[in-house]
Amino acid sequence: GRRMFPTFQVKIFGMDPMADYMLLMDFVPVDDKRYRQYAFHSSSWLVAGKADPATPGRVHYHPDSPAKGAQWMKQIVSFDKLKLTNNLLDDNGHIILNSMHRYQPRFHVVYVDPRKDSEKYAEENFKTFVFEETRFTAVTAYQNHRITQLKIASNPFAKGFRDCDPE
Amino acid sequence: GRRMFPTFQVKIFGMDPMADYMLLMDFVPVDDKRYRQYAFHSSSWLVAGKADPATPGRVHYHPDSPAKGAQWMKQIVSFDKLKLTNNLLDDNGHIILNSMHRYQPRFHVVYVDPRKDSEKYAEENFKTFVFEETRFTAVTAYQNHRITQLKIASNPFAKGFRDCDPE
DNA sequence: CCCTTTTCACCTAGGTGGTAAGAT
DNA sequence: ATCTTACCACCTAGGTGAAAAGGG
Repeated sequence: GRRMFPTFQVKIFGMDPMADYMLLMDFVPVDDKRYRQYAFHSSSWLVAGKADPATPGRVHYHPDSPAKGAQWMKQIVSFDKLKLTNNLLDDNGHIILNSMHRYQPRFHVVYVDPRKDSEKYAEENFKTFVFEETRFTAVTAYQNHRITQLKIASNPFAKGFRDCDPE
Repeated sequence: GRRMFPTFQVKIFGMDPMADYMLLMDFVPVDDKRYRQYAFHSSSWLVAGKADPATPGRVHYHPDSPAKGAQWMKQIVSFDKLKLTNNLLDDNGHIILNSMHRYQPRFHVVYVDPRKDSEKYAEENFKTFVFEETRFTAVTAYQNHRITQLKIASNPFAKGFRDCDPE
């Protein structure tokens, strides 16, 4: 699996500081299409046909879960342990995506209800946040040289590919 | 600061799986002595006089604290983030020890009492475990070549100093 | 003389895009 | 032709004892 870059990060407000919460992410298809190579001149992807069959859809729990609201709110929460793969047989618990398909990351907050019959309240103890600006197309090889350059310029682990510029 | 090696590790039983606990360690002097170089021929340390004044005595919380009993019990708990220093002015939160003095590591379990007046019960919510076999003399340079060889042989980070033997 | 500090080569552990070979 | 896989050099980040230099 590979990490996402940039990493999905959130700043959280309004939790009960003393209550426990689970934080998690999943990914849902944006449409029912499969794409072909990115056309640089028109700044758009070509449609290749209908989407491949979707996998069951895994979920990634933030590894600090569960934790108190106070803990989650006191600094930016970063999902940098989340990894993506296109391997349908993956057994590392990574998020499985189809390459050349578009996805919408989703962020979920689950209140850990201390009541014994907490399952009954599952619906109200659950809140989902979607940031459309985080949509992306999954790929095995970059289709756009400017994306490559952006990542080389900003991901510290790709420093070896930088031509110049310390900043 | 430097890590301890070997790392202090515990396997825990008998917690309430649903309750929160804090795990922590501290270090207490074993005696009131300062030592001089280790005498290899007699397999013992020479006494150099009275101990230097002790520092206030810091505490190291296991970074996963607080966590549920179930979490702590499901695998060995390893204090591999704990670091020792002889710098009295240390501001990294490391454990401050006097070099050439003997110490006894202590392991503490604190039950996080959900009651409002939990301070009242501090005494009973607290349990300390001492393993005498973990006593050691703090040093800035190894005094015994066999200790050096033992660490080179067993610490993966010292692999560069091994002469031979994969195992 | 005995101990401490600083720096260093050499590791572990793991995240990058490039590249060549493989698959369809 | 287009996409995928496997491997690689090159990074980040940080844990080793050796060795040289420093201090009392």
